[in-house]
Amino acid sequence: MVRRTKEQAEATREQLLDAAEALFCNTGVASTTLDLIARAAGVTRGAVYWHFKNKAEIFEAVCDRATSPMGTMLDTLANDPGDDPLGALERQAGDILILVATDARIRSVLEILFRGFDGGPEFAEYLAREEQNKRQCRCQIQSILEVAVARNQLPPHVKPADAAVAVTAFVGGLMHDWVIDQDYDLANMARWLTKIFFNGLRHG
Amino acid sequence: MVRRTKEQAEATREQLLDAAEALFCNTGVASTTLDLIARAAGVTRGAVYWHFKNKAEIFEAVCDRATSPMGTMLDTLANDPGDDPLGALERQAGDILILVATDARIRSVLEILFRGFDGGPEFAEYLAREEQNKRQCRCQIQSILEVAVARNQLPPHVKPADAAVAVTAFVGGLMHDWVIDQDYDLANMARWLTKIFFNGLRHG
DNA sequence: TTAGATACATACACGAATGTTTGTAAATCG
DNA sequence: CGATTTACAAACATTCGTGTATGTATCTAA
Repeated sequence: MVRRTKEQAEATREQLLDAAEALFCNTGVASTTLDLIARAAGVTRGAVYWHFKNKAEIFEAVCDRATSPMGTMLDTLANDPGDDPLGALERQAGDILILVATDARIRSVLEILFRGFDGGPEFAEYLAREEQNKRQCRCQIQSILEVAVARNQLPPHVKPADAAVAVTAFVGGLMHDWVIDQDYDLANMARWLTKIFFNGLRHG
Repeated sequence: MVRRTKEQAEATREQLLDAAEALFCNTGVASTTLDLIARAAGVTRGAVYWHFKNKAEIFEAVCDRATSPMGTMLDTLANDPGDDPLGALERQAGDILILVATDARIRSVLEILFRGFDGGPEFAEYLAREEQNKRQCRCQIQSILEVAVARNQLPPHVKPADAAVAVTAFVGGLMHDWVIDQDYDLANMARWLTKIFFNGLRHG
């Protein structure tokens, strides 16, 4: 109840984020009041307003904590497709599925994002960035597929743009379905799932 | 202002649902107040509370109006897989994609559902039914795939349960991605997309 | 050592949306 | 043709969360 040292302050900040993450995931974002977050973290709303501007800022911090590590994965592949772009893409698709199925924090945050919510214009801005992000992923996948076509890894009549739509839908759909209702072992199925899908692409 | 005839009352009910559908889709469910719905329909909140118990009941009515026609499609196929179950499933997957891409009302409602929201426990009940619905879809698809394996339309090592996961993820992912950010012609791509995916299944 | 900044707790003010109650004119029924 | 119900409008009360203002005990730096 009194002034804490810097490390203690940072600890309460993390506790607030942990509490918010759990509450957002279980109770929903809109139904999670700042007072609930504060109580769950063992502090009061005063602490919340000290560390964050409002609920939207907490939300962004919670999401960034999990999504930022995922962001860079595709970038590196798009920059250097290597000599087996299609195989590398298949492998990375499986890697991401396994990562989602393994990392608890990513799973929680994805569940929050997938279940969705709507908290007025504050959050709309963040969600717009998320959509922009997803579009960029499709573009990167498309560019990788263009290299794959050029190397005859795909039949020439396959349009990379269309195939990119299919890839993102499949991987995104798997992530979504499993996060919302995980009653199967995604981590162990990941390699097989990506294999049959990419085989379909190869045989056009 | 005044007492309306029964048909007029039913008309205002439909207008309320139309207004709610549009507002839910554009502004979001949580941000849409009952007063907004009433004004958009040219009435007051009095009319809203006359026709519906609360916002959750409006939401269910809006959703049911669009999703109920979709529900029966899979049922009939699961009951009678025919002599080409895999082909029929592929065709129906394409049909659903085309339906989603063509019907404006379905698109709106799916956009509401996909963007998500959270309106407390009132809505949780409906969403739980939705999830249960989706699980049942997977089961039906799985049963169709079992018939397909029995008829040697799929390699014997393909596990129907796993393949059902893939099918629902792919179709659901396509619907989701296009509804959220439709900048490609899903109706025209539907047949090709389902073809390459099911070819992948066939070649295991 | 002390002056100020820090990290909160506490209390208050405010709007906004909901649910409810009451009013009312016209439609429907006997 | 009268009584009653219907289909709303309008006003009210209440809750609930947010934002902010203020208090305060400690930490920190000079």
